[in-house]
Amino acid sequence: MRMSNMFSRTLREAPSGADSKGYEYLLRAGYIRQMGAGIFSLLPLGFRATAKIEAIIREEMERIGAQEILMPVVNTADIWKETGRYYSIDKEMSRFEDRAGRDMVLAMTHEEAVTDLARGEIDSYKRLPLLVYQIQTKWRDDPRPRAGLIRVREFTMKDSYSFDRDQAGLDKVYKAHYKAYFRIFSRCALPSIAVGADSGMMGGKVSHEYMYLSPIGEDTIITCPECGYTANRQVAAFKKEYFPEEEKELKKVETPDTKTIDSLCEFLNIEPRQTAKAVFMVGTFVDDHTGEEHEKLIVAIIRGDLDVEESKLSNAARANSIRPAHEEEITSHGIVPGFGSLIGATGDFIAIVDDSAARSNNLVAGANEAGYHYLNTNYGRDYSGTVADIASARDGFACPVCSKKLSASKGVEIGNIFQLGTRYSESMNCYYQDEDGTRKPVIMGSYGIGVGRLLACIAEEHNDEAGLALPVSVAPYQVHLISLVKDTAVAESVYESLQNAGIDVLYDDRKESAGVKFADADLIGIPVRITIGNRSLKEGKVEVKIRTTGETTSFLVEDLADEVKAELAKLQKEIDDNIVEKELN
RNA sequence: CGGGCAGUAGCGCAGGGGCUAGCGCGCUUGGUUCGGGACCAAGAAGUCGGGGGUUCAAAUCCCCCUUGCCCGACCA
Repeated sequence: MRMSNMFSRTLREAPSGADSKGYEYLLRAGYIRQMGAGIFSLLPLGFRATAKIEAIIREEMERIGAQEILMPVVNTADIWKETGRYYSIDKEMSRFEDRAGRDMVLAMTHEEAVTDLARGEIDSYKRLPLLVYQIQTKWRDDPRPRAGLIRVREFTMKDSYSFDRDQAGLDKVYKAHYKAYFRIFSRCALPSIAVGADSGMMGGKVSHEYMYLSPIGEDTIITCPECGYTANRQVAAFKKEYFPEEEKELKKVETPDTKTIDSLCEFLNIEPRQTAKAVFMVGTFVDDHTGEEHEKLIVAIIRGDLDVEESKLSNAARANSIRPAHEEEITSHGIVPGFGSLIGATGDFIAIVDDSAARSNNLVAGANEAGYHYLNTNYGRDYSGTVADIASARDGFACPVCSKKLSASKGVEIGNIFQLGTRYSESMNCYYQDEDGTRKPVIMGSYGIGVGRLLACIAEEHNDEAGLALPVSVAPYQVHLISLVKDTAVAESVYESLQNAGIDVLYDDRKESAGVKFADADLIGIPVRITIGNRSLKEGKVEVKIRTTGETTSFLVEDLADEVKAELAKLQKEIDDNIVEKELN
């Protein structure tokens, strides 16, 4: 590719709003351009890099026996009504009517579509297992796109779907993905970890998220440096201390102006762990069959030294979503905010009690009367509710496995693998006849990778003050050729010979100063730079510089193609030597 | 959806009732330069996000809308 003919150009200054280095460089180097909130175009450089990533994904998917297909972006709504997700998913999924007034959706994922396909193909155990995947555009109308390509509304996703007879089959294909994903990310030179993830409202499902650890991430990952325990904070467990004591008599005391745990503790001269705080949320519950929604107050009780993890609470309450309650929604249940507890609460609500509170005794709790608290409240005796772990794990808390200190870090979710079970096969009637003649629902799994997000993370990981420094496996070109001499004959012949040698070359043939060409080469971040200049040309040589290391050597023009191939092979070998082969135990 | 900030030339920004709307970079033409974002000269380029209002006069003040960014809610 001749740069004089390239569609995009580089920007000297960062467009406003580019607040991470990776995003800034992708914009400035001309890989991507923004159209609207969370909507981007890939320019030639970005398109080529994306194609490289997709090629790696395809190789690894084929390696585990997946077959590529392509399903429609526009789905008929009826399959989404079958699973109920037409109703349970809110505005994030865009809907429209076709000219005949039929309900249509823009598929934000393809469990419905693929199950619809599968039920037409699968009738016997002899047809199983099966595994398909696609690389396709998804539209999710996220309420808050942000951070460049990290969180967008339209994006390319690799999604695969597995179909098995039994759990053992699912386990096998799940493990195959677990391993393949590590291979994919490491082949892109992106470090990643797999963490236990929020498995949704029905327990028992297994799911892992792949995280690129970085401050630009929006997820919080809890890890144990000692034993290797890792989990998304949404589900992370930790070892709690309990404080059981002999139950004492319930006693109401006056506690003026003590609406917070801090002020209460100060007034009574006690520790937060000696209190039970009440958190009020309203859950939305959707009937999967009728789509009918209703809301209900959720009262969460947790010991005062801990905080509620909302996703844990939502799961424990089996709500589709939760939000903070309004004051009237609390008071209408006989609860006084600031002095609230379950004692004396009336009406219909869901009570969830964290085990920290349930297994500690004589806690101070609100009396549901302004200015009063109870001393010595005890779960079971004074109030009841479903006991669950709804506490948020924090930095420094004890590891649930080895009790050492946990640490919290930020991460970007770059992939996700999920054991679906029979959620879709049952609701969409995707059954097979087993050896014994009985009809059984197909057991499914789904597995996703965000391709654009992957590129964004790679750009975030591989850059310096001058610009991108992409791994050879992902870079849009292998070689960036710069000519600084007036007579272009040498450059033209080098350009041609490198291409003939099968090397992807970006040739800067523009009439620009040396400084501009060097700066743009650094910005674009292609791994090998070749400079043709009078300095070395006098000796019949050209310079080869490695973008990441800055290492510079010069070679005779006639040896160049072979030498460059050797350099590229070296760079590729470094990546290949570091492919992560990790098994799921 | 709540809170905040912003929308002025391709990009980054200044101007904040008054006469011809500026600056840097980029762009065009000519010349000089030629190994780390060169220099000189002459140019081109703007519905000041949109609509309405106030005013003799609006980029500037007021109202409505819209778009983008940041924080939060949210993230199938």
